[in-house]
Amino acid sequence: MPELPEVQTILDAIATLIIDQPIADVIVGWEGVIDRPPLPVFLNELRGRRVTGVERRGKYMLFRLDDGHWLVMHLRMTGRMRVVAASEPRDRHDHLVLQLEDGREWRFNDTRKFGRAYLVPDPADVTQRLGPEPLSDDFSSDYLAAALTGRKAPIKSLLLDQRLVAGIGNIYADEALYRACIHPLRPGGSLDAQEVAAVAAAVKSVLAQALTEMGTTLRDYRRPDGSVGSFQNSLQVFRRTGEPCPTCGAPIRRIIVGGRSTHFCPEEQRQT
DNA sequence: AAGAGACCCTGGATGC
DNA sequence: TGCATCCAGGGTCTCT
Repeated sequence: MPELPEVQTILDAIATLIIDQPIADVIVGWEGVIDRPPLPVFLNELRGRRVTGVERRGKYMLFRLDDGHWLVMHLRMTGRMRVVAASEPRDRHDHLVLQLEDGREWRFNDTRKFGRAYLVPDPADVTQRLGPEPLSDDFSSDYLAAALTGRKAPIKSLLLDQRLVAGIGNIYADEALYRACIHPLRPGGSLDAQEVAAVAAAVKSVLAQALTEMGTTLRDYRRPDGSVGSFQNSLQVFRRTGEPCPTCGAPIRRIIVGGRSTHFCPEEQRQT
């Protein structure tokens, strides 16, 4: 569920709550949440450590530990993070609980069990294959043009390919293509230089705005303090099927692209 | 190699 | 009300 703006917002909020707090103990409610290393090693290596810094790469959260290793986490669709008093009752979907020395608990909750935790010497062990950060200068019109050359897959699907660019999910792919006036089914390689530039700029603008609005809350996403984001109020096409396009009034259409729900304006985003 | 589809899960919304 | 079906903001794997 969370995309780049949501992950960054959660990370910013959680950082101040956990940095430099020793992890007294670790409780795993569902073993599948640990991707690597094997559970006993994971527990042994994490106990007694403390987080010294946080970073984000695509939709991955990176927690640097005081022994130089990294706790890497991905929230996937329904993952949530909170830091609460240990006395607060646990939820059945609290799969990973890090008990902090001061009596609080850092809890990872995930209804659909897609989220994962990794404990690795180098975060690149997990994030190696990710493409550039969309808000960095590495994600330029030139980069995108080269990456799209010869590609026949729909531009929508390519924006969701984390190897091409890291951090975009279904919401912001649809919103960016709307801003760029590009039909989601256009083959990536069919975009001319001007259209590629429009897509790159739209990706950056929609993500930057969503960051300032602390993300989009449709259902599951919450900031660690329980509050919601506000970008859902700025959505122009996503989940607005049948509603009028903000620009021309034509009804927003919903189609399936690459197995994902896709929303666009048939007038502003022409197929040809 | 690129692209399409299956799969991993649970629960809320919708339809009959 | 009860039950079935569909749907979900992600990523990885397999097959072609």
